[in-house]
Amino acid sequence: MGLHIYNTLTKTKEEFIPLEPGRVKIYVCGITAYDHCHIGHARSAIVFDVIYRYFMHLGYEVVYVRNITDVDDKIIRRANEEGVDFRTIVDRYVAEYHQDMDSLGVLPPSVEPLATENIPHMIQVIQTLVEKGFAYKAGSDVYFQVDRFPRYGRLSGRQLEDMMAGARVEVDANKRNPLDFVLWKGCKPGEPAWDSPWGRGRPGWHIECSAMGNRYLGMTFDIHGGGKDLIFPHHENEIAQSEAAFERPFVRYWVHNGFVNVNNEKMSKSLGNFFVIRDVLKTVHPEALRLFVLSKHYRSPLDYADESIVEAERGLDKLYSTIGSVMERVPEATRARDSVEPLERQDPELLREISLLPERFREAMDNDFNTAQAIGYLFSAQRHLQRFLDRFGQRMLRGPAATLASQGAAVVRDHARILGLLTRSPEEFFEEQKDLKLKAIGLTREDVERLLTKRDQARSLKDFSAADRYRQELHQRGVQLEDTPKGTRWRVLA
RNA sequence: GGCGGCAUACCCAAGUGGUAAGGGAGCGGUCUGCAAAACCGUUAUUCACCAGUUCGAAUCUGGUUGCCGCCUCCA
Repeated sequence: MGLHIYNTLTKTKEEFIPLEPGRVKIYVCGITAYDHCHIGHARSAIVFDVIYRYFMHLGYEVVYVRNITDVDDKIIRRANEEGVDFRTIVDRYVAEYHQDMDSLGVLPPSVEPLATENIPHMIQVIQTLVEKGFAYKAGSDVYFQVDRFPRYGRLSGRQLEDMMAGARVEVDANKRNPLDFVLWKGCKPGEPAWDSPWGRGRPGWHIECSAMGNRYLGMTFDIHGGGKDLIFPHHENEIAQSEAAFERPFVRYWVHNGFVNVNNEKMSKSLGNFFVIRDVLKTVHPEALRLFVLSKHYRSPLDYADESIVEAERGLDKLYSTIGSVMERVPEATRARDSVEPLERQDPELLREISLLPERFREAMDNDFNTAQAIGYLFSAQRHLQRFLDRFGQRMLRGPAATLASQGAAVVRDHARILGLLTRSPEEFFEEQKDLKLKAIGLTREDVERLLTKRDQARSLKDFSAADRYRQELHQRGVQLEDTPKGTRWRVLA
């Protein structure tokens, strides 16, 4: 079947055919560096991170460009509010953004261009547009004239006339048409500015993506992505600029992710109902957040709720826990390869499940990156694997059983990693999880260990009522105990 | 006003013409000193509602209701 992607431009799922065999060129709109990133940014970043990873998994050479807007009105306003240079603001939030992306396990793109590093190229594109009659100077600004571009409105599915009727467009005496948008903006005193043929000023927002996409990926590239809210006007304007300037199709597949909602309403700066990534990660494991994001299809709205996050945490726990059991109970030197028949005899259903996982997973992901379905298959394989382990009670596994189990764990983990999940060792994960949760409930490891030791002593004296009291005390504070043949384990409930 | 999207069990969520994945929660059981975790069993003759197309529809068509988004900076 091959990979199919929903294309916003055509409103259909289309087979993905790269411009050049074996190579994919992707451009995703990153952030404007003027504030903390919230969960909406996280969703977008995670979704495109998975798309990036999946293409690499399919064996493509991927050129992935994700820009940063480092000059714009909001940044300038922020700088003025704080009485600092715009660069101070940018540096602060870019650094924070990188930390956030890093903690989320979002891979760095191949290129991460800054707008201010590409101004000469933007000026060139604007110049071309002026020469070709698509842009005009008015006052100290340069505007793109939308009615010169016949396909304007195609991406967002609207007619120029309809939008005029909507009339929620700012009135600007300089513009010939209210929908014309600025390419170059003359500066006021004290604002960051660059020289241009039209005087000192700065680029409009939309032009940077046209210029940088062109510079790093060429006149036409495969995929352009971003949040749904960028469809209009940002991406519409990019198409107009690029196609008017280069006279080539700009992008082959437009991919847009849905919003994160809170109580069924879009999470946004203007509504003030947003959660900042770094705050969330103080209590939520980054992979749990990722599992939460990926458990719904990327184009649908995703409602952010504590309950859903807890569910994701439990699910992740379960996956790690099964992988961990396999690692503990399979001897290091398990022969990687027994022939199929002895494995079949161990558990035909499990064998089937793990042999089918790769193609099921691929089928799901090939269907417009259906991560929710892919995750379903992961859990199904996990359950079969855990069931198999349980058949052996607490014993170590040997021979074909060990082989089967370790193959199962490997196939689950390898596929989870395409989604950026199960990237840690189980021990590492459980330790991280403990640290996070202990901090949240205000206990230290020492606190827990102390009570645990007391309980152990009571238990060894068969004083179960005392032991149960200690257990109860821990439980009340959010720590749950789990007795195993290898000692008592504990976890912090969310 | 224009354009678009969504409605699947108690909750989250796949499924887009062939007879309802997966996860959480609940209940019963196994295991356990008791728990917890895990496993087993169980929980939608039904997919907002009403018509229609079809041998067959959650899936297609028309209509109704409800919710959401874009049209202004926004992932």
